[in-house]
Amino acid sequence: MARQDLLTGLQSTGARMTRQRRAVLQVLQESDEHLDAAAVYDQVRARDPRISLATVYRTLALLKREGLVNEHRLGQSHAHFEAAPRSPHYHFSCLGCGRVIEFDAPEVARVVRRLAEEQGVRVRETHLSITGYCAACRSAQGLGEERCGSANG
Amino acid sequence: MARQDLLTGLQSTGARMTRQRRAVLQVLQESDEHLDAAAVYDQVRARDPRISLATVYRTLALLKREGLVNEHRLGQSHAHFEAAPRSPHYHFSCLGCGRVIEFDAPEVARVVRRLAEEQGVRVRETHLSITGYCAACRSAQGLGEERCGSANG
DNA sequence: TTACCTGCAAAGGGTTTGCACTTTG
DNA sequence: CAAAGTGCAAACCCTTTGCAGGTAA
Repeated sequence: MARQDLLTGLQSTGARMTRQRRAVLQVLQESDEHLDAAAVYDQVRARDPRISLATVYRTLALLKREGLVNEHRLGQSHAHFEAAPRSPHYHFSCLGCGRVIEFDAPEVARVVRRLAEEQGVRVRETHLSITGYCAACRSAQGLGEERCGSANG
Repeated sequence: MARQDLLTGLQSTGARMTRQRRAVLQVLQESDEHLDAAAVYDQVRARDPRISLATVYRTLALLKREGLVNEHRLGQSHAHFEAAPRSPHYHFSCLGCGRVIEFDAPEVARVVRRLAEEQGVRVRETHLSITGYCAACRSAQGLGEERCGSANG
């Protein structure tokens, strides 16, 4: 899925371009996955150990503030990040293996529009997060019946 | 919105009914809001101080495991809980005042069904969480332009 | 040069857990 | 009575912050 160019994006905000920030940007840009702060930290240090976890957090907060990355809570207690996609998309995450499937769903935009009209709210962000078991985990573990059809936003 | 009867629900799981658990169930049942663990703790203690925060967490975890309450991450760092509604619904939460608006949106069930078919996944939970500013906060603060139309699931 | 950025280590908030004691069934 | 549940306090994880030193522009 096409994502923003983070380097250009950050430069245009007037923030200084440091070695550490460049490294974080590269890792996020080149990754197709949803990385948590520790994963970003590890991947940056694999190339160049001269960065601290605090700087990773500070950089992620900066990028989020500037709208260049999105933060997700994929059912876990800690946050995951990804370079902001150009077009909206949503997430399914597998409770078995942790795999994340991204998908688009134009219906959601319609729901949001209706909400904005009926309630007079201004929408900033929309997260549709579905959890369950992916096809591989279902066949591997032969899962029995779960509470299906339950939905809660 | 109609919710499950927690007391009956928990009894049917075989869990023991203690004074503390009964109090937590009552608080959740009688509340229309989305309570966090601290709020449940406070409300229970207002009636009877003989409960610890640890027990509140343990009870909430139990109820969640049994599908009697749902846990939400409404954009904040900590979790909120509510007695599981009989019918699915979703949340808008205001970044200004914290107000939560519940709403239903049948389109979402369609999205979920399509995802299940196309990807072969089994769905356990669906969260649609929209953040922004409610009508009251918009008029009170006369907010300028934000990044609108951005959607990320 | 100087405002901004970093590393370190400590603090912070929310949540979980080990253990000895209490209570339910 | 045995198994399950509780309180306390310490531990835990993820994240943020104060401060002294470093660095981009």
